[in-house]
Amino acid sequence: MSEKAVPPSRRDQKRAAIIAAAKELFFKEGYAGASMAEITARVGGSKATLYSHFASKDELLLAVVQDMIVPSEVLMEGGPPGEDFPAWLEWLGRRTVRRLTSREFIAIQRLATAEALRFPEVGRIYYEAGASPFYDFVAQFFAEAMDKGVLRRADPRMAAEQFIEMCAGWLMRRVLWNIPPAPTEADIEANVRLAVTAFMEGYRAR
Amino acid sequence: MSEKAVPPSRRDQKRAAIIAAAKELFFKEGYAGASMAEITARVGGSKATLYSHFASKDELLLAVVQDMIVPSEVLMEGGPPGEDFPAWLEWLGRRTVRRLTSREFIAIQRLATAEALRFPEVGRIYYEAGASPFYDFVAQFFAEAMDKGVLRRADPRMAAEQFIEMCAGWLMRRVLWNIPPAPTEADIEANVRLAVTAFMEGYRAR
DNA sequence: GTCTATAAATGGATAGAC
DNA sequence: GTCTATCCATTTATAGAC
Repeated sequence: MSEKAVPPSRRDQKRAAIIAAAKELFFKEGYAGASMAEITARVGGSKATLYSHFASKDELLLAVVQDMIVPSEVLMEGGPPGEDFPAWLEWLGRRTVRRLTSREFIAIQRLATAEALRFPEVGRIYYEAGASPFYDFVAQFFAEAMDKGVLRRADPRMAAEQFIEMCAGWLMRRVLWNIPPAPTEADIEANVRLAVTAFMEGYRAR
Repeated sequence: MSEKAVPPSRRDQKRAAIIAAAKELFFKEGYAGASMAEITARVGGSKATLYSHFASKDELLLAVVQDMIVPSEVLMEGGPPGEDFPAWLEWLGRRTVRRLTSREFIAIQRLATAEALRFPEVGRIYYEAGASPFYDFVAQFFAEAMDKGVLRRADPRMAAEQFIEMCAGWLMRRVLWNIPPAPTEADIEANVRLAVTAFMEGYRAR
């Protein structure tokens, strides 16, 4: 019964609570704007306790970023590409754009972008463990479609990048720069449809 | 002789020098990391003088951002689309990717992204005066190509966004996140070529 | 391990002499 | 308009009691 797995010690719970509070405050105020005092106030307890879990504010940031990495399998669950490849592309596009323009992902992009120079670890860890593997994951399905003759042969990873950038790029940049209005479902739908059309024409098997 | 134009008063020169020093330091340290004291030290003079030009650090940031906006005509000069539209697309793609991954543009993206929540003016001004007009400018040429039957009819602005995102999106993100190695000329060339191929296939007139 | 209190430093902004 | 000197708030991080 006493497995090694899942022993959520009180210390682990505290650590998780700190990360959650820090995440929320980093989202709202940015890294520089969030103070350790405020994080402590939100999570309860004292600053000394907080520092017993994380040696510095930078280490806390790193923990927050790692905590935000979502496995590609989770991001893609429920949608294996079926027979109708363009329909699957639309599903993938909608899902990815929603993710890339979500509060969560916008926030992590802000952190990674703003702190990348001062603290390269932040950008690197999210790139290597989060973003890049996701593109590889998507690229696998593109490669299969090429094998089946649904798409013409090409570099599947580059094709994945092109497709996702077409779907999300500009919408995402507007959210990042905080340009109202926020993209609506209709905006997302229109963007994805255009991207699917252009992509399928551009990559149709000859 | 005493025209109203071009009287670079001593005050204007000082102002320009302050902006230049602030720009350099914002590039290197980010907004939060750059102190007014350090900016003063670089430009010479005293903090009081600096504050006589800019009422606050935020106003200085705004001036820096405005100073970095480059008119679309300048960005595009020397390259009107000739008869060979795909060749022009390649020229446009190379030029735009170089610009979007340049130290200058990466820095302004960092500033706009990092400070957008706290200080929405920063993102908005660059969007409205810099980025969005550039896309409109490019879209004009796409519209002409559609009129001539070189491209199929579609929303030219959306097509411009798609093309540029395909060319630059992922490369730019890597630079933003400070992921080495920096993109080489060969990387840019490869990315642009693939984008042109995919775009021309996707938008060729039927 | 956790709390209170505080150290130590830094940063934005200003007062007042010239 | 410009300089020197400094104020005052804030922040990260720690010392020491319990």
